[in-house]
Amino acid sequence: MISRPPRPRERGIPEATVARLPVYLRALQALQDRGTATVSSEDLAGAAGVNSAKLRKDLSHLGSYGTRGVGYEVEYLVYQISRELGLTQDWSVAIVGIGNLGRALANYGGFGTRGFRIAALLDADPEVVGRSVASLDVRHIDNLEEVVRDKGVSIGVIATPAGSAQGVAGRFVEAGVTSILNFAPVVLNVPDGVDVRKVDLSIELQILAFHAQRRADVDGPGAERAGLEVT
Amino acid sequence: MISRPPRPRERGIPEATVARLPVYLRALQALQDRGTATVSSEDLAGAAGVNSAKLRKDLSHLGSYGTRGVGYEVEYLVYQISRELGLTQDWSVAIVGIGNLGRALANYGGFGTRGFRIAALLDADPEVVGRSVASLDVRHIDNLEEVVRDKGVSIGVIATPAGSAQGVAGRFVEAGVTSILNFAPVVLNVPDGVDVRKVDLSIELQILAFHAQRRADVDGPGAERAGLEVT
DNA sequence: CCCACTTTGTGCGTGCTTTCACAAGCGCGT
DNA sequence: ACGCGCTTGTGAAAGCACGCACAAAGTGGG
Repeated sequence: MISRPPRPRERGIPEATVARLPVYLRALQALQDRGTATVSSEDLAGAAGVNSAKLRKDLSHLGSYGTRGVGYEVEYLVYQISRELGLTQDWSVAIVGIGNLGRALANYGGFGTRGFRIAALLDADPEVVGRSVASLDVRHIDNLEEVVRDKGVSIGVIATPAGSAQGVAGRFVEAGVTSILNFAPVVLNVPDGVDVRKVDLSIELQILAFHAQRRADVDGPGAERAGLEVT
Repeated sequence: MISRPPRPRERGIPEATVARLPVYLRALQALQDRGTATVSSEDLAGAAGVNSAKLRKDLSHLGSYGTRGVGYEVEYLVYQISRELGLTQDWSVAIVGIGNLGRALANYGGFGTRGFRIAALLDADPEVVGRSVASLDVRHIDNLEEVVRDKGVSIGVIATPAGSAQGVAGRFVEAGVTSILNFAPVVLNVPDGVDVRKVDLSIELQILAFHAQRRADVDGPGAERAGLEVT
């Protein structure tokens, strides 16, 4: 049992790479819309805003889908990345908290690539329940478990106030949802095996403020415009 | 060839640490509201969802603000982190693109910590211009340069459709804004010295889908839980 | 068929991040 | 004053990530 099959297809794709694949995918789809058939790593890297060596190494984790001397076939690569990301199947998404943000998310029609379908909108406020948002009726949060079961929800989006987020997360988990996208500004506590990703506006702003302050400090008072790389 | 002077030794807080400081700050403020005076690295790390050694190393970059055998004084640490992040001064923010998302951002009142003030809302749609959102009149995008100058805007938030984002970014940069938070699903092209951070819903969803798919694969085909599946 | 040219895939050095493990420091009880 | 228990701050090691630079592999022209 020493012989290795020609293509082991290891599942060990680095996290940093996974985070960039969606960016590549978007760039590729833009090329596809423009009718481009093949693209070099150099050009694609430019469109995605990364170093070309990094892009090639990222893609090499999926397999050898390029042709030396030519580049990558756009359509084929779109398919391979989509498949790797799991976008060839349909993911059913439920959004809890139909405030300003929840509405924005519900109306964010083009979910990047297809692959995601908003199955339900839930809220606790009687004022909001029953209203129609993005062609869906907002249902009461009490129906969460039922909705998850009946609609086969596999991804839960939390857009509630901070105080309600942990409770909603717990109910999602209890109902069997193992992927959660959290917009509430709290650290969610979930059992192992549940994947939580956080999106937090105020954190991003604070990071921007830090860099802005550092620029101001370093450049010295008075020097407004200057070249200092920050990423 | 660019010579590399050994400069960044002075204020060299690692990027990874900066990204976590806002999380610590929020946890500390929660403790403060609950009247807690001091906290150990173990407890604070728990509240922030990180390893305690990492937390201590992160804080050590700011200075020695803890007391061995006791922990950290909450109030003092809140101040130190706030100062480091630049939240002790006021940052003036302009939001461009008052669609669903822009409205959500404008109404997101408690900007984490104080430190940020929404100075203006801008949009290109005559239908939206003139309306009042979050106690501010939406102004036409043509006034961008004037608004940046008069209100001292230092952070620009882009919540427009993808097609308009690059143009808005260019105008922000031209007007002297060097910090941009981009919600549009495109890679922005900006000169050196301008700091762009991106928040992208569909990318986060795709990363979740990847992990969910991998879990399903590993658990074995057929071990899929009830519901869904469009094979 | 061969050669010049293009572009991929990757070995390797470098630097950043995380984690462990423990000495040093501080408060408290005796 | 002294020692004990607790907690910080930090060397050192291990693990990742990035980007250079180049061999390998393919294309096309003569």
